[in-house]
Amino acid sequence: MMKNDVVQLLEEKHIKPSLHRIKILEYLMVHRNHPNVDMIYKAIGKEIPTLSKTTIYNTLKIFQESGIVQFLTVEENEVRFDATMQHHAHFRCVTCGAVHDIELSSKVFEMESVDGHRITGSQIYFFGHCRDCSQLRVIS
Amino acid sequence: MMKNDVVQLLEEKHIKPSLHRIKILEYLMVHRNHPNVDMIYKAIGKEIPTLSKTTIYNTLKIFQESGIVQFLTVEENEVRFDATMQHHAHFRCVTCGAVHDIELSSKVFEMESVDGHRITGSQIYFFGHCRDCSQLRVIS
DNA sequence: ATCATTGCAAACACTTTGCATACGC
DNA sequence: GCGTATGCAAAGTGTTTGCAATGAT
Repeated sequence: MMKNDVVQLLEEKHIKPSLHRIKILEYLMVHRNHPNVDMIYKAIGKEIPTLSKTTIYNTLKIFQESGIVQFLTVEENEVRFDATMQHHAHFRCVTCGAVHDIELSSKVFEMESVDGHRITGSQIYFFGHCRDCSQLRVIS
Repeated sequence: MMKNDVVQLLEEKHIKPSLHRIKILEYLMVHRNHPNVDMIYKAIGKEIPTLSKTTIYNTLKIFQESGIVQFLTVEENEVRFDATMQHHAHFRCVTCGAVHDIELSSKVFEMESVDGHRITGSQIYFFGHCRDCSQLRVIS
């Protein structure tokens, strides 16, 4: 993921590519770790000392409204962010807290309505023990 | 749903059936509206004026640990509760905020592992405009 | 000069915690 | 009386808001 790709994506969506916006989107595109606001803040704050969380919140909201990122409510107490918009599920490890993308060919994603309700979006969340945490458990 | 059913369920799970616990579980069983804490508080508070939200939080946590209710993170800013433990999906109307149960025969619910991660639970969430809100939109 | 972006601090909302009180057996 | 259940108030935490300061053209 080159910086130019990020800039181009922002321009396509008619979002002025300011330094902050580029860095935030770049972080999401490169890491793909479904961060919360604090993770982004800690990571980018090193490069941009004056960065505020308010800007991160504002920026992510703009990104969501433009369809560049989606909000994940896979945690009870905080929102996480995902710059991958293609249909996929998410797995959250209840031990280490990591969130992984899950490629899943499910008809759920293709449903346009259910019980008379018009569907505009969907999320599939899995919970459990991730590969690494399961192995640790076996060893110990 | 009779009061006796609620008491019996609590006793099965070795939870002392206090008045508060009975009322809270009864509310969940009868209404099945996936309430948040405030909805429960406002509803039951009429009958039990001294009820505190702390008790509701405590009680729901006990219920969850005993497998009587599940927590839904279908909202960005609050937790909702569901006393139906059978596999099903949820639909949240982004217009009116209502959350509906969706009966869904999906293989997603039967998966025990994915990408090497051990699955212990899953949630399927749909978002969109519910039947009522869609109709209103058509009329206006 | 003007308009959008950013940042600080306060406000907000939901939830948790500590500890004192009340209740049930 | 003793142990649990409950409740109040305060603290904690993630997020939003108001408004001033900064930055870009």
